Amino acid sequence: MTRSVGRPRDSALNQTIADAVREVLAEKGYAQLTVDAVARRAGVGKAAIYRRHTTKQRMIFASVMHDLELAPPPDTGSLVADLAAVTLNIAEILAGPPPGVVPALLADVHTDESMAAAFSGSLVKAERDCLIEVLERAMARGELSRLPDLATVHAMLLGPIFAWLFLLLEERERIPALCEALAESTARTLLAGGCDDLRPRDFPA
Amino acid sequence: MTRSVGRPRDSALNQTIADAVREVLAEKGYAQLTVDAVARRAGVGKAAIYRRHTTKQRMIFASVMHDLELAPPPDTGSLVADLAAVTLNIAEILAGPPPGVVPALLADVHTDESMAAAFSGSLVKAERDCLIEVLERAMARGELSRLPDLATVHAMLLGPIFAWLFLLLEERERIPALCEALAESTARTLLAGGCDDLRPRDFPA
Amino acid sequence: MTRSVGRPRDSALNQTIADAVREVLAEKGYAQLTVDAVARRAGVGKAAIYRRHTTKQRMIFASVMHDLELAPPPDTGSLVADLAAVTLNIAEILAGPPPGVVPALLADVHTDESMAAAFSGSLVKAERDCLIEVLERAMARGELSRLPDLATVHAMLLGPIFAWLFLLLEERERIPALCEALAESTARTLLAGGCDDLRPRDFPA
Amino acid sequence: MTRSVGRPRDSALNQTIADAVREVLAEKGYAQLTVDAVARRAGVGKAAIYRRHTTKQRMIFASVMHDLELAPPPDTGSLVADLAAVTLNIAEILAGPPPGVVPALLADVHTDESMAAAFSGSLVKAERDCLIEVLERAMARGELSRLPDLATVHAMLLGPIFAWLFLLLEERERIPALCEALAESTARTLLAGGCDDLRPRDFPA
DNA sequence: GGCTAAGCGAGACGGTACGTCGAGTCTTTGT
DNA sequence: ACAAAGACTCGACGTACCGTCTCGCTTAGCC
Repeated sequence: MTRSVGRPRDSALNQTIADAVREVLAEKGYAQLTVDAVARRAGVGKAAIYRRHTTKQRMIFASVMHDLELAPPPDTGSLVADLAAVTLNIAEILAGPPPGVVPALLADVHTDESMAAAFSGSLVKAERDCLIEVLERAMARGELSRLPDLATVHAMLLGPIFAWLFLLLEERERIPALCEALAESTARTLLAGGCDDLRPRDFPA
Repeated sequence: MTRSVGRPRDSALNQTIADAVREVLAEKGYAQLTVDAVARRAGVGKAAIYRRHTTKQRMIFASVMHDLELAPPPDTGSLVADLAAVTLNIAEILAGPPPGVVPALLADVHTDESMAAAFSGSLVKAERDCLIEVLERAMARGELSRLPDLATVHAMLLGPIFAWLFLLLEERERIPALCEALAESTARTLLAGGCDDLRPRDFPA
Repeated sequence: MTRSVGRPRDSALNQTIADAVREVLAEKGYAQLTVDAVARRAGVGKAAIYRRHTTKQRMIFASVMHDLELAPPPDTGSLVADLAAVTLNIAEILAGPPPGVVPALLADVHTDESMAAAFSGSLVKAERDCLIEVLERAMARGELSRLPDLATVHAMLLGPIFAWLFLLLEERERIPALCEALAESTARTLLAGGCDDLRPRDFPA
Repeated sequence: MTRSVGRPRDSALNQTIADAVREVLAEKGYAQLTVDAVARRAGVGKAAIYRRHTTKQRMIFASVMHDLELAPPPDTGSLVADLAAVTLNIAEILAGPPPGVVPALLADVHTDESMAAAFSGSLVKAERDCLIEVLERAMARGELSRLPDLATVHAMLLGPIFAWLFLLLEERERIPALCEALAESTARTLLAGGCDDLRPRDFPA
């Protein structure tokens, strides 16, 4: 139980810091961001930052994630349109941060156990929940007869967007069309009964 | 034309250094890799490293990329099987390096212009060439009537694999089955005439 | 006037660092002294050192000079005895540091403008002040009728000691006798009215 | 016995290198002199340098010493004038090299055993030989009755010049006058029977 | 209304790695 | 075998950042 004595933390600083992080990120990029720069920009001591975030990486992670919200998928009445909406939503989140930030955060997630947990528990889970909602609607509607493997569907929608933005470095203007194409392709596969559970097999390395 | 005067660079060192990088990467991981450790391990001075690689990041990039080879896709006689083979190939490359290395390299690619160029020019291009080969075979065979948008197909195959491994952190054992599912889904879409060129549209951020 | 904001420099570190420098100097010698070794020995980060000293050379200079004190010359009642005391004092300072350190510092003084200034302003000036004191006493006593050229007297006392120790590499045990001989010789010259101001003349190079 | 097979060393290179050293020394100063710079300036490979000099320090030492010659003291007919001539000679040698070079060489002499030997054996010995010559002449002439302690006389003449130039940083134009003053003072002391052998005594540090 | 504990900005602290540079050695190709 | 050119190993340099700690100070909350 935390005693509530002494001066309480200035809760406005959380926002001030997060803003400063995003500003520095936008101006200098992830690699050039230093904690001192953030502190200077926020007009804050480093101690105030480290009181709130144990490492620089988590500070950035928290600041970027801060008000990412996956809007609840609107019921459009058809699986394919619902999927397109969810996919576009995901695309907007991925495309939001300044260039290079998303890949850098992903790298951090892979070095810090607990960031991985937070990542899986928040963003990934939120996306999956949206998918579940959409798929269950389709079952209620009778479009689908049973729930497909969620990870597979998730990968089929999220993956290509990520690849488009960060691996293939293709034009962002074609993202909306890509989302629709993905929704169509995925819906077709689902309606054809695809995306059953994937059987584990031997995979090297 | 550079005159060949003075002692030539010891070309064996390129390999020695690349090996040392991969060893340290495997033992310590990307974040703990230091240039000094690589030099020590390779039995090489730091100068020899910096004569070949201008930054630590490029050294790692070059060393990991060094002998990645995308085997030419075997002609299986059907589009879906060819696609599955190519996809599995890509999956093996992505799954090859020690944990955390691929995301970290991707982050670096996004901070260094010239690494981005090298990345697009080598790995991405090699993958795309495989795809072209496979798709042209399908056209020759009469399975396809025209060449679909390559970036879209590429994204639809590569993306989900990447997502599975590095975003969703799902089990590697199910990768082979995933590759097949992706091949099936993509082939179905292609055969249905999907994956036309994507029309650019307005996309925020 | 500097506002006193932020954590103040730990003034004990000045001494800690100076001690470490002198220890390393004594153990390894000037040429083998590294800043890392000093930092390690002092249990201090390199930054703390470079915050106080802009170069390794100045660090050593400051550390060796740190508490060199030229004792005020005792009034013995005679010029020759006073001079002998001052000269012995100087000899002790020159003979104090570990072998090789004094010549190395002298070399540094000649490559760094500001070290030269500090050198002239502290050690040289202190010696000269002692001389002035002694000579004025002699005038008060009536031994001397006017003040001789200080630089000349200084050179005639300090120079032979330096030469003995660092140019001729003669035995240190004969230094006390040398000091007395120098005092006698110099006093004799002064009492004979020597050491007037030296007239500038053409001198090559 | 050295076998005389293969191409003989280009003996002109010795001079070329020495010249290059002195040029670089004059332009950049001792601290900024690098072996590469000397090689570049001489139009010579580094190997050619290291074949002739085992270390950078000895290369500089040898190059600066190269054609220093202590002119044989002219017999002026009086001890004081002879001493003045010798002293001026020494002063010219000390004042010859570019600023900072003499102290730096002295520092090197104190780090390298064999440079110390060479230094004592050549320059110091040559000076002392001059002194002996001059003093023996004075004895032959009847000015002196016995030979004084050479080290002491040497120190009393050489030391103040060195101090003037490198410790007190006084004007070079007054050096000639200083030499005369030193000659007078020393001669007076010698004629008064001073500069007997100095008795060893306890000296701290 | 004072006491007290924790907050605050500022900036110094111990560490660790970076990328550079120089010394002295070795390896090419030519002569 | 020596020459020029330049790559090699080694190791120190001075810089930059991280995450922590210490100043002097402000600011709630509880007596």
